[in-house]
This record gives sequence, C-alpha cells and structure tokens, in this order.
Amino acid sequence: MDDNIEEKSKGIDFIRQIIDKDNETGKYDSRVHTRFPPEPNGFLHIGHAKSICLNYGIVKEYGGKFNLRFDDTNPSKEETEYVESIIEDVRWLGADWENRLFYASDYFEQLYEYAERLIKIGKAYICDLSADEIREYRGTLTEPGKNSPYRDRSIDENLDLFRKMRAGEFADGEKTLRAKIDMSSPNLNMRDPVIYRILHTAHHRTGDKWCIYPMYDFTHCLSDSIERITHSLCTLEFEDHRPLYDWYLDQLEIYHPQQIEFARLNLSHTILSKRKLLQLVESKMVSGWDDPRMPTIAGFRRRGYTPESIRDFCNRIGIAKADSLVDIALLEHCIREDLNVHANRVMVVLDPVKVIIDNYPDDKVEWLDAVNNPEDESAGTHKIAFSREIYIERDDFMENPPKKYFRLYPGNEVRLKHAYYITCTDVVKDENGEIIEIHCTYDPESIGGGTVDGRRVKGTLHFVSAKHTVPVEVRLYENLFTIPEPNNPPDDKTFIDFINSDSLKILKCCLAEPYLANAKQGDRFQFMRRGYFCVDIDSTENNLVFNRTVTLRDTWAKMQKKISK
RNA sequence: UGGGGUGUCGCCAAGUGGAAAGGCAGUGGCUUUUGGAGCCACUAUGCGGAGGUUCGAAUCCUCCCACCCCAGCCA
Repeated sequence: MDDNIEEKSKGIDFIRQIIDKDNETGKYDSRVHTRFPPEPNGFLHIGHAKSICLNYGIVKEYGGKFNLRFDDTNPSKEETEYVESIIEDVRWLGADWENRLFYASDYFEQLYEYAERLIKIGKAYICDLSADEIREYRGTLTEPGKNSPYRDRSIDENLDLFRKMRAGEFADGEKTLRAKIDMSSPNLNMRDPVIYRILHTAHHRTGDKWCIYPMYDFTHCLSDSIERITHSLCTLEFEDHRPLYDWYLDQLEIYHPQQIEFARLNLSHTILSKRKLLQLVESKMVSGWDDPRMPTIAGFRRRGYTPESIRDFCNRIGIAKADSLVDIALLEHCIREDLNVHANRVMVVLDPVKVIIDNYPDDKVEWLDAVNNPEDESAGTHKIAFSREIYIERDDFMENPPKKYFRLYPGNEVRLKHAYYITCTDVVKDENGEIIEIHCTYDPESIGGGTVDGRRVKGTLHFVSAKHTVPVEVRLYENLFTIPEPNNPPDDKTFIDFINSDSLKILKCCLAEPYLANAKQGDRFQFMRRGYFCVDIDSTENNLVFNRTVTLRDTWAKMQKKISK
C-alpha cells in the first residue's frame, strides 16, 4: 500500500491510471490479466523486455495473472528454436506465467469455428481475387476501395467453399476468407481484411493438420478474448487495428478485452527490428542472436547484464505514447549501478608491461589482503600476490606525461592497490624504442597502501605479480553502431554503413590474478579501473574468456577526449 | 491531398485550471587506497506556434506547424 502511494506521488503511467479506473468501476470485476504475445520468428530484444516488464510488472502490482502466448499463425516464418529461446529469455527476466503457456495454434479449431460463425451471420465471404487483385481493389490512402466481385456469394456457398479450403481442395493463394466490412472505410484495416489464407506449409506445432491459417488480426484479438485477458497492451502501430478487433469481437458477441497502445522502445546506437537483427545474424556480421553486441535479451545476458538491471532500465524509461529514442547511456548506468554493489573487485592487466622493483628481495613473495567489494563488507576479502617483478597496464606509464597525469612516470610515486608505494627510477627500451621494463623502488613502510607519515599519492594502479598470473582472453565491446540512430541513417545510407568496426576487440594476452583461476561461466567481476566483466560461454578450463559488460565511468578518458577536440 | 496518433530541458518523463517532479547525460565542488563509488550544487520566467476563455492556462477553446503509423494472403 505504501508503495502505491509512493508510486502515485511519482506519477504512474497512463496505462496504470486506466487500470485503476477500471478497478474502481469494476469493469472487469477488478480482475487484471495481461499477456506477452511474441511471434516465434526471432530472438527477443530489449524492446520486448519493455513489454514484458510492463505486462508482468502490472500483474505483480495488482495481484493479477500473466500469460505467455506465442502468436504462431504463420508457419513459414516460425521455428521451435525461437520458441525455446523466448521461453528462456522471459523466464530469465523473471516473468512468471505459472501454468499459462499458450499458443495461438492451440486455438486453431476454435478460431476456425469463429470464422464459420462469421460466414453464417453473413459477415465473411470466400474471395477468389489474387493477392495483386486484392491490393488493387483495396484502393489507396485517399481513394476508397471497390467491392470484390465475390462479395455477395451465398452463405451456403461460402460455407461450402471454406470447408473445401480447409480440406485442401485449393492451391496456395487461390482463395481467401475475408471479412465483409466496408471497402470505403478511411481505415484500410476495415476494407474487407483477409481472415484466412491457404498455406500448404507444415506448422512447427500442428504439423500438416492445417493448410489454412488465420491472419494475425483475427487470431490475436480472439486469442486475448479466449484467454479472458483484461488489458491487451500493445504498441502504437496497432492503434488503427483496434476498430477491426472491436468489430470481430462485437460480431461474434464474445468477451471483450481492452486494448491499450504504448510507444515501442527505440535505443540509441543500436537497432531493434527483428528483420534487421536477422540480417546481422545471417550475414555473419555478428556471431549469432546472442552475440554480446546484440540488443537481444540473449546478447545482454551473455554480455553480463543482470535481469535486475534490465528491469530497472525498463522501469526508468517510463511508458507513454510519444515516439522516443532512449540513450543507451541509461542502460549502461543501470548495469553499473547493479554491478557496483554486487561484483567482486579483482585485478587484471589487459595490456601488460613489466615493472621491476629493484629494492624488493628477489625471492620474496607476499600474500596481501584485498577487499572484495568496498560497497559490501559481507563480500569479504581474498589474497593477492606481491613480488619483485610485476605487470602493470602499459597506459599507466608515460615517459613524458601531460599535465594532470598522475600515474607512473620517471620520478613519480604511485600506489599499487592493496600493496606498496613505488617510485619510478628508470626505463628500459628495446631497439625500436618500445618500453620493455620499468624500474622502480618501493617503500617497505607503505605496506597495505598507506604510510605513517601520511604522505599522499595521487595515482593508484592495479597490477599482477609476474610469477602469479592466470593468462586470460578478454573481449572488449563497444556500441554496434557509430551513430545514435542507425535506424534512421543520413543521406542514402543504410544501417549497415554505420556498423562500428571497433565494436569487438579481442585481447589474448591479458594477465589476471590467481583468484580468477576458478571463475565459472557467467561469473561477474569488476576488473579494477577497467570495467565490469563476465565469464563468457566460450570459456574453457584452459582458456578463460571474459566479456566486458561495460566500462567504468572514466573521467580521465573524458578529459582526454575533450583536450583532443 | 483519407484515417489514426504524438509534440514539456541534450535524452526519457511527471504534470489532468492555482508556484514546471524525477532519472540519464552535462558542468562545478567535496570526498575517496579504483581518475570507480558516494555526496552537494547548477541547468526550462518556460511546456511545437499564434490567438482566445479565465483573477489565474503546459492543462480549456480555435486555427496553424512539425513528426510518427496505415495501401502484406507478415506480426
């Protein structure tokens, strides 16, 4: 209850306002029943997550029910593989359909009967027009259509023909069942839409039982009705299908859900169109639907995103009817916020350069304590190794540093995280001028990373002990596209022209601390000063592979960028 | 030039006739053994535009403008 009050003061979205009103008036006996109705013709993406979170979130808040229903009415595009991935993704996101997993194909017999009923009340007819002819007869946006010459067939003839359609007596495309509505309606959806088409194609669930398949518009609203859905939430483009749904439901005199439309999600620097995502997959521009650069649920999961962070994102973007483009920075903020509290800190050097601490004993090894998570004391500590030779990041050293660079450079003292202060004394290069060794001295008094004299160092570096490393592979990801709106490319370009060639960098020679040796697939860590990473499914015992989920916020990089501009 | 929608800060988004919420991004500062995290502050005399109603308008009325969706036997 308190939660509700708080929600209200923050302003609830217009859909929840409608539900509140319906509950007050008792429109559906205060029942709230939603559903998520995907077509199994591709993987779910973050836009679907928005819908799932909306539908399921409402159900949790109102104590209602939530169905998962596959709208599988087009056998030529749908596959069991997609059904399986969708079930996995919805479950991973945390939505619970209990025992209500349905398929529109479960209703084929019922739907067929509804269709016969329409014929029997004179509201549907068999049309012999070809696809092209139907288009011609439909008219245009500004001109009304013409009645089909087959529009006035008798009920008996229609019924007979429809049964013959079902019996397989006609070839694909030879006939359709059409609603008899109004060919001059300004709403093209009402110009005698097709209800059933002939498709001699096996269905992933019903096999070859059917050779006629109902169209989406007919199936969808009736499926919602059959399931006693109260609020059918869908995206804006179905707004002018609503009169058609109302028409079907009214003609058949059956239970009538309330459809409410909201704006679909657009995310910057990526693409959320199943057709285009399929194109990326089929052209091998990405490794698959679950490529960590893909905006699919499977992609985000593999990338290291948590379901919590995606739900948080979906709650933050809100629900409205205005077309919008959400900045992907918000999604990144959500995963950082989650992982900051939950990911253990470890040290991994991505691009190693050797540092020799000349005054540290040759054969000595110390095992020092490292706090796992400064944000969560209960996360505990682990041991890290320290010895005379260590590796640090190549970009944590500069011979001639710019102003405000407070990492390692000749004469400068920095802190090695959890270990000692070191001061750079010398640099050794090879014949190409490449730095191969950095020499330092350390202050034994600074053990643990502080000194009794309280002197300050500005820089703190991560490192690994040279003799105590785990070699790992690291995959760095960036946005898949270089422009904010690849869906709306400038000039005569296409989204393909803006694929980011730097969206994946594979680093094969990274060095991790021993603590990571036992990391398992899916484990998430913060690599200190580098970002959040998770163990990829490509990982094996001999080759640990980490995906960078997201970088840390990097004010130094930001400063550099500004200077270079 | 048909119909259906939408316009509030760089990006989302509350607001439903009585002082323009909040988040992200950005900026400045404090703090910090991650240039992380955290904390504080700043950022719309203005709500697509023009008129009108009203003591009072982002909210009501009129006209205009811009953008999105619809002419699959796809969903």
